Amino acid sequence: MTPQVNENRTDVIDLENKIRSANLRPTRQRISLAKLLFSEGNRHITAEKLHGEALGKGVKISLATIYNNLHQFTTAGLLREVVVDASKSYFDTNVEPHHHFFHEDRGLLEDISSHRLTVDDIPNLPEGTEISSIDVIVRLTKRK
Amino acid sequence: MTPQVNENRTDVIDLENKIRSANLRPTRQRISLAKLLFSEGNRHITAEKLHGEALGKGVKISLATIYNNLHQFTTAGLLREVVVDASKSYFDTNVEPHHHFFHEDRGLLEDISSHRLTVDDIPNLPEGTEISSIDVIVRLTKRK
DNA sequence: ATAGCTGCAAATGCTTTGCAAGGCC
DNA sequence: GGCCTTGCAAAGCATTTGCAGCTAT
Repeated sequence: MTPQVNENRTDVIDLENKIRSANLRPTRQRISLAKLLFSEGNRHITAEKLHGEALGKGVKISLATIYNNLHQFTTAGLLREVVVDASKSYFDTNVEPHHHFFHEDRGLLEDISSHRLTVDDIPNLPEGTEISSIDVIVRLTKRK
Repeated sequence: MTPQVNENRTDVIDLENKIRSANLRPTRQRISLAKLLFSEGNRHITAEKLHGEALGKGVKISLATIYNNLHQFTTAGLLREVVVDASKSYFDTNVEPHHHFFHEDRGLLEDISSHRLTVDDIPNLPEGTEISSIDVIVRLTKRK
């Protein structure tokens, strides 16, 4: 019979490989963050909240390290930064092209798969430029 | 012949009325800001830049007052805040529905008239919510 | 061994706030 | 006169940075 241990082991090894693929060393802190970020479907999270979650699970890690790693993951293409709020940064574990609902009252992001919302009739671009990305944010409030 | 003075005078009176319509007193500082913001077509500007322009024209005004007034104008519907950059706020003098090009390298915003770009196939909204606004940002970089 | 990482605390940059003095109605 | 505004400086927040000590390879 296969020991349980192996299944957990495999997950961690996947995460380590993911981290290695970004040319980063799989440190204790990075593995913990990767576990929080990539273990359970798409997430949209702020540095502060991630720090809280880590501490809550008994992972010792400083906020500075959270920031450093969120940016390193983003640069490596493992995360995408979403600008929706002037006062804080959100990081999205879904790096495929897609758009967002933003629940303004709760400060919460939700994916809109890109084939469910399309942008049409994009006008001619200004001379000498090309598109880096297109961000669509559908801002939501509670229905009155 | 109509003296030149009257034409300038009229402009200032329009601005004063605009300020009054927002239930704000037309102070020296507000009139100066309104002149900078609303005299020459649509603008997209940060608090810092507006402060610089004011000082450059010899208008004595503090940065705190700039921020206060940008927010008061925004609340009154004279301006719209555009979130494109995590680190600073842009204010847009065009309050009609429309979208934006954002020149990432220059930190510059440009309007896309809304009939030149449309968003289609918006999926069903989450239960109990309604759309507050839809922001489309086409991020541009220099063409290589 | 050594290049890369982490944690802390200090520094930064933008924005907000408290409060006394000044200005509009 | 009374309330709204302003300016200054201080405070606030999210984020970044410098650097000494630690860690993965």
